[in-house]
Amino acid sequence: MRFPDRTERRFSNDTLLSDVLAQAKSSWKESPVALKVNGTVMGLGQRLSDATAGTDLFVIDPVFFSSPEGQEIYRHSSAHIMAQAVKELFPNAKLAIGPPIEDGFYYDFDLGRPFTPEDLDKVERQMKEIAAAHYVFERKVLSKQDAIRFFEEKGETYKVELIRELPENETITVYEQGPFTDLCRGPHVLSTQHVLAFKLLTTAGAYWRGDERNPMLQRIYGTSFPSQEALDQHLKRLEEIKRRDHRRLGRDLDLYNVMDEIGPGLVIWHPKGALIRKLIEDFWREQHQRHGYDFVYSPHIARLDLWRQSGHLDFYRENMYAPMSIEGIEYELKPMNCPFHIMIYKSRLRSYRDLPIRYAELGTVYRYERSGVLHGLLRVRGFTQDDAHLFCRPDQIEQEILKVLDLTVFTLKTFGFNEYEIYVSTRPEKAVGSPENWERATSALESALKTKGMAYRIDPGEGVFYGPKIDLKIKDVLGRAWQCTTVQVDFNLPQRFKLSYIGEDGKEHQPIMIHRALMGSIERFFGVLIEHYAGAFPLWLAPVQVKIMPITDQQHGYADDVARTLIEAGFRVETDPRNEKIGLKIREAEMAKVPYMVILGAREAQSRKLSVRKRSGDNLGELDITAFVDRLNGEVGQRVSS
RNA sequence: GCCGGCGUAGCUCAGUGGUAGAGCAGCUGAUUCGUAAUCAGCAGGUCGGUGGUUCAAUCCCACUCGCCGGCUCCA
Repeated sequence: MRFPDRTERRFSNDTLLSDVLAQAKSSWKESPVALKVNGTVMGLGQRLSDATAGTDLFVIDPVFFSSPEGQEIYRHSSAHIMAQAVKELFPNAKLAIGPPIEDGFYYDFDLGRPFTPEDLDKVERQMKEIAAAHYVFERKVLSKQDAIRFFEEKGETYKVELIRELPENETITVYEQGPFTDLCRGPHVLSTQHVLAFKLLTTAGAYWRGDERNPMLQRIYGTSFPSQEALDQHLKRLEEIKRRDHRRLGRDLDLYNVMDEIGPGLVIWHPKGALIRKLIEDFWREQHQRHGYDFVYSPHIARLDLWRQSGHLDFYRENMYAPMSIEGIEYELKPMNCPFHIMIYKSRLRSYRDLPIRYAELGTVYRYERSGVLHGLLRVRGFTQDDAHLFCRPDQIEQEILKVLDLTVFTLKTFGFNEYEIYVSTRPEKAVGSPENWERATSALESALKTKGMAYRIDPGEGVFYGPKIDLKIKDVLGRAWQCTTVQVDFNLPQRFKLSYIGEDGKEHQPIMIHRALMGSIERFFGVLIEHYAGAFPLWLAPVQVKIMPITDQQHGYADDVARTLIEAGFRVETDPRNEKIGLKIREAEMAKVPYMVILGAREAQSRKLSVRKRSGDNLGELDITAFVDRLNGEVGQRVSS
């Protein structure tokens, strides 16, 4: 056995890994939750003999909670403890599945009734007893037949279903912890007492295997950490997420609203939100103009025939609203902008010299979303895409993708997003277009990403039926990922609409079409932005940039002068002339997250200076108005967050 | 859409089978004040909607609309 410090020792085959670990001289800060033996993660309760044979030398590496693998094991063991607790309290509950997830774990039970908050408390108390009982997680190997018989006897029908679907030659393992046994691949922590701090968070209904035709199970979500401090920290983060919720901030800051009277998933933008949107859109237009896009506009409805020709009626119907009849002709609210842009392309004969053609539109679309999935600004029924369609020759795909990536990165960076997860989705089973075309387009996407040095993952078979795509999820300050950017190659529409251009050879060729949205939808992007900035928008986006606060009405004249100067210099300024204490004015400006507060008392009026305070609480002291204007201009120019 | 929870003043929330309350916000007045809440008064609600049970419903029941947490799907 070779230890991480490269020392070697001999052990007999039946030695427990926990005993091996005890021999390892370590300077580790945390104790390992498991060990990697020749690269395979194993529980500390396993024996050396369980490790892959064929070698005499076993190289071990510790697996800590701080690694993704360590967390999975730890949370998985936590889920088992919860399952044991539930079975002890509710013997009739049937077990379904209980995996670790990001930040925690869940377990699904068939209980016949939902869990109540009181149930959760009880389960949590029971878990504490189980943890204190120090049950060792014991791994047992069973034959498929034995495993089925075992769980059938216990009435665990879901487990039986799972086992039946395992391949015949699969090694089936169960883990025993005291009186409780669960089907499980493992590995686990050594014993129940190694799960030190946990909390059950919420309950929810969940379908067996995520299929709505299956029975609805009761799911309990929980999380666990190796220390109370780490758990508390995580709970604090959950509070922070709540505090940043764009639905709360949207109301508090008076940015937007969704109202019953108007309809679910339909957003009204209040003046302050609308102003931010305008600034975002101004920026978007400026950048697209620079990058060679042509702006177009299209109507919100079109004849049903158009959607029939585009294939949306066949492939996208479930997201479309019912058609309306106008003078005997059926019209349909648009779920996408592409057919319109295509019709612009088709309006005249195109030459290879014209390509690429890039049509961009902030196009508002309407999609039917099931009522249960709507969520603030992040999931709505009417939204505006920062849409564009690129028509190019096959040999131009990669170069166009590169340009799109450049624009994407610049755009996202401008809004403070520097980290993303990138996915390339490949050909699904049901797809149009030849395998060669798919291959070529997919490799163009990958090659563009490689050129940019952007790390990506392949999402096999997750492409849209009409072509492969790049999806980009942005990570906000709390590390949460949001799907916004999408770049999709389309072989389908050019064919359906018989798009063509005249090539160098004088013959007709079919252009490739690329759909792309950088922010995705303005609504969603705005929602993400609100949470990202916690409502404290950087100066260039702040609806009110400067609040002027005279201390008494003696300074109103001077306050008006300052306001006029700042407004003329191009800033969004409000004055608070109320006969209120300065403390209240500051408090309200703080809560409105106004970046700069200018406090004007007798001193400033006398010296013709400004006393400037930032919303961070930093007091900048007395400034000349010109110095202040310079400062504001610099900050707006950099578009950074202050 | 499905499962569960919730819906009381603009917001946050309390409350009861006998017809409703607080804080903040709003309005009015007083206070002229130096870096996150001055004081007082006033006003504000067909208790989401419809129907039922009851002498009586905001409360109990049914249906319905919406919101929240999930499932699923996606910009």
